[in-house]
Amino acid sequence: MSLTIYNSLSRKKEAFKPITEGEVKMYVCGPTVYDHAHVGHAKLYTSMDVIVRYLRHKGYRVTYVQNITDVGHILDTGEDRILKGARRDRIEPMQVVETYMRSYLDDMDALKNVRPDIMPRAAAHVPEQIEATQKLIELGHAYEANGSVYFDVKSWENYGRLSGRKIEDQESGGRIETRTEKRNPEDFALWKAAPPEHILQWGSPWGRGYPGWHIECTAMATKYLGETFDIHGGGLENMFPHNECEMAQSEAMTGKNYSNYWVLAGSLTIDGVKMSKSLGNSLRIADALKKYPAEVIRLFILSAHYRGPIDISDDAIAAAQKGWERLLGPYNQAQQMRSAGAAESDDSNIDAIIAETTANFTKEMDDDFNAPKAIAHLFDFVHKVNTILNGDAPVAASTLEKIIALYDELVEGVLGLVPSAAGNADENAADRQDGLIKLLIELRAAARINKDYATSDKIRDQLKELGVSLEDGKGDTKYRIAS
RNA sequence: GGCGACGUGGCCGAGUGGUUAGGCAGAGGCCUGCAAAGCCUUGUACAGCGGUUCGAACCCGCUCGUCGCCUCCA
Repeated sequence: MSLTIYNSLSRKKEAFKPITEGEVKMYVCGPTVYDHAHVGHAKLYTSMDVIVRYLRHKGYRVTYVQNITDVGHILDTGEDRILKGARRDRIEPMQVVETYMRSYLDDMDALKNVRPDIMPRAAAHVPEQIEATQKLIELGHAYEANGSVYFDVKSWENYGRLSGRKIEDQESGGRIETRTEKRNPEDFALWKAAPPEHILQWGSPWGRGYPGWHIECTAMATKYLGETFDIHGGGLENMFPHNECEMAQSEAMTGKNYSNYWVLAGSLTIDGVKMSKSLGNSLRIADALKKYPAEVIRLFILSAHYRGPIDISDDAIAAAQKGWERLLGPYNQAQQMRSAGAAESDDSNIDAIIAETTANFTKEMDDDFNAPKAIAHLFDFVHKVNTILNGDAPVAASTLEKIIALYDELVEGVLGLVPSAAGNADENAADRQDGLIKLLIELRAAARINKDYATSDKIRDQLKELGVSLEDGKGDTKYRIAS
């Protein structure tokens, strides 16, 4: 099986060939930590998470680097975002960074996104950024002006290659601020001179100042992954100017390709419109998680291709939740049948079903990580397994184990869609709960035999109110805990 | 104005030349004490107009529309 990836740089699907056989070096632009993360972040980082999980599933040794931007991302007012957050919250800049970085990590953990291997922080890599800036000056791709340093876009003919923009096109728009100290309006800052009152500042060969936004990714990616690495991930909306500038300065600095593959994810809208601070319609991840389990949000995100846009609405998520419950049905059922003891003989064709599902899943994921199509094959699997589990024939323990193994490997291992037992409660509590529910099921069964339907329905209705649904199958009754 | 993505059945959303996407919702049936879950059956969609082709949702052109970026946001 060979993996194909759509490369935003070539605008084509390409066979994936890592620099070193069996290894993948991957960098993803991380958040600027000056506010809580919203569901747009969830879309991007969950998409990247599944890519990393799948690469590892295929056996690649992945080094996953995602930065934390804690300095240098400047608002158009010239104000640093971190400082803006500090003023708003009336706390120190580094408190802003710590607060929102922890909040971001909490959100990502709750969404079950695996932690990157390295999460370098921009403010901790100022010397590296100064060094990169210096090198660009030496090579004639950057110049100093009044204590600031700018990248000279006209010195690098490949500028615009990633986003497909030409410098001339931008000039006609006339919307770029013309700074007299810049040689070209499109030149971007590698280093900014800081006025004395600016809280975040460092010493440099050009005086006190702070790094520009784009240079951090160049400095940190090349430090931890090398001058050329395999995959650069991020959001499509950051292709220009950020990724464009990042690539230009990196390749100008090293004379080598920066990232071999650019994997950029589509944006998220909410009720048809873009989420933005100014519209006040942003939905925090933490708030979304109060309404829906992490797995439902993941399935919702993964039900559209990562490169495409996605619109979040209550209806769409509710549909995802129903789909998720169906997806998990056989898993829950198999777990209960396993604990109840199972038949020995096995005349099901489970091996063929598993093999077919795995092959189809892999084929789709190999085709530019087509999770929605891979999930469609999982629903086919659900259908076939439901027929086995709910049929008249006894189901062998080995069959149950194979079903559960497929869920563990693909549904959870690659997609992260299986909830941990009993909502992370400790095992004793989960066992106790399981025993209590089964006791009630037994009492209800006895009542039903006696045609005491008042009692049996009372048990079922009250359990339902507690979030436990009873489902009568052939011979036995299973339960399902609402999420 | 420039760059880019896109417009699929009631809804969400795959699919890039000829063969079932899938999910949600809906309808009929089986099962059930009744439900639920599950199973069976059921949906002649591809923005519009031209063109290429034996054949197009898929290729080309034009038109209309939506969204993103160019300016703070992943």
